[in-house]
Amino acid sequence: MDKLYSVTELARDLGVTPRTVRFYEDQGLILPQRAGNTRIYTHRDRARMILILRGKRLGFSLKEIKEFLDLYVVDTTQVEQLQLLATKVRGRIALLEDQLLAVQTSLTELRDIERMTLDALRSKGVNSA
Amino acid sequence: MDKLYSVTELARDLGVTPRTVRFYEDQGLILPQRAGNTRIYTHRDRARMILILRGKRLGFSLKEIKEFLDLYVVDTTQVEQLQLLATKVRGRIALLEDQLLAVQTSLTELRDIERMTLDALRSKGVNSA
DNA sequence: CCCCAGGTTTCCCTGTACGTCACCTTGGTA
DNA sequence: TACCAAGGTGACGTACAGGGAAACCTGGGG
Repeated sequence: MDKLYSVTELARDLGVTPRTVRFYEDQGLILPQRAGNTRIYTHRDRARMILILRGKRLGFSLKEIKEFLDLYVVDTTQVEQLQLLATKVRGRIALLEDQLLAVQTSLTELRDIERMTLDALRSKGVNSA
Repeated sequence: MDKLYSVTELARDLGVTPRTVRFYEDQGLILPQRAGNTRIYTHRDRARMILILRGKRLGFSLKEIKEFLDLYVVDTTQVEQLQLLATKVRGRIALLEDQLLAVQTSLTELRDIERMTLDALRSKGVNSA
């Protein structure tokens, strides 16, 4: 336990590139210790990275993730943080629900187009595979 | 019939900005006549614009749309064009089906998080609106 | 002594679809 | 004739999430 990681190790461990990890630092999302110039990551940093990646996977922007993680540090009771999280999550849910509808609409329209296209091809004597 | 449009008219008619229409020209998607320097759009150009916007709405990139419209001009039998369309449409359908799943997964995960968040807040004596 | 692996910084590049700005022309109107 | 609105061009900015490459440093091994 208390394993320490280099950028490369941490990155490989999490399935991202070192460039990405450094980029997140640039954006203020993580602040590893240094040994001289070399970045040193603890298991806490690793956990933080995992949170970041989870946020990304769920569609949050790096800015939103930062905003959220920043609160985590400041807000010891975590009430404010949880409230922000709840709000953001609800927003995201609403957005995804819209997106779901949009995708379904597009799918319908595309399937219509596909059918018409194949009909047109058949009427020209071309049979589709 | 045979109404002619200025950029501004056409743009307003289609719910985009003149900038957008000119941009599409830059990208080789439309090539209106000119009276001197002034762009003049016919109802054919308008129809073409509508096709472009429809493509966009369905998630195709301008490059794909161009590729497709270019074939329309060259390919008089339209067989090749229809085949390209069918392929592209199928690709888009596949992509959207994946996306649908991804969105549904995210939604599930987000609803879990929302529930957990609200529980946590309640356990801290905070009641949500 | 030299070289390599792996670390560092800094800066520019990518794609997408326009928005914005500055500046120039032109046609019509008062 | 003075002027404005609407047209034009060209260049640069925007957002997002990094990728890529140059140029440097550093420690360890042979």
